[in-house]
Amino acid sequence: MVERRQTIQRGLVLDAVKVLYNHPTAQEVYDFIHETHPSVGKATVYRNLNLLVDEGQLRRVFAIDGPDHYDCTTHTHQHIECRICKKIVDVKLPIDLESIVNVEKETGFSNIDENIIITGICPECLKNANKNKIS
Amino acid sequence: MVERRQTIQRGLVLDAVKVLYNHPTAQEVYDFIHETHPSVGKATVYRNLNLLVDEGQLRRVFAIDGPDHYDCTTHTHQHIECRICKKIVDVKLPIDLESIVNVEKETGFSNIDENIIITGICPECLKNANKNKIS
DNA sequence: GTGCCTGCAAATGTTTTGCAAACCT
DNA sequence: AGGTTTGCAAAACATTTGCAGGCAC
Repeated sequence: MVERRQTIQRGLVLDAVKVLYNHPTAQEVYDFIHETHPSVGKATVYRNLNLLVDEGQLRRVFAIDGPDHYDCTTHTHQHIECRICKKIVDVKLPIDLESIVNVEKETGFSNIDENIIITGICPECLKNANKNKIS
Repeated sequence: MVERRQTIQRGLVLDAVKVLYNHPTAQEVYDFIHETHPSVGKATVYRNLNLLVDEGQLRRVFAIDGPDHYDCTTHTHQHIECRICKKIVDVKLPIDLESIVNVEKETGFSNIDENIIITGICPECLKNANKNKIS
């Protein structure tokens, strides 16, 4: 077991993800921290994000396109990402445990992660796309 | 509408993905082509992969970790990726159309892409992990 | 002949890593 | 004191782009 130390930087990173509730990227976390603590390096942000994910205090959201996002919610849920503006929104997919068991039987895979991301077009981007079509 | 030309390179890329049936990455496609056609550049491979995806002749598989993969299968299906060896395998998830409609209603998102990727540990990697534990 | 396509190299964007100094306990 | 953690810069990795020449049509 690795000994973990309490540092200012680690607390800043965790707080930033909590304040920036809407699935921030590492860059967004860095920018937020940089406003009040300009001396904190970007590598430290990345290292602490990885560390907090390992500890289970944060969840990594693998975006379909672009950088990873981070989520401070503890309960299992899924995400939908807009293919145009890359925004990520929470969604509850009706995936039941039974189907996971079936997948395990079918593929031989185990430890299946139920954190799923799907993609679509968000209402705002759809509106813009239609606007452009008319003009 | 953009005019598309038939080039040797484009054919090579499409064939490579078909021959390397198991969801090759851009690098693997490049390596395969490079064996018989060393003059083909990597940028050309990337450009043609993008082009073929746009045309609908190939499907891009966004891996959870690591580079994108490419799939020549035309029918809709899902993938499961091993979190250790990064291997990607086909899987049929019981996602019904009804749940997609519900997601559209709930989130306001449209054009939802049903190509989903989930992660787990493949049988081979699980075996290796257990072996290491005993020794 | 037009202009899309190619190959090369350089740039881009995201994340990791090497290292010496600083810090936590 | 000892090992973690930090900040910086450089490296690593995947992918895109600028450009001059080449090729499809």
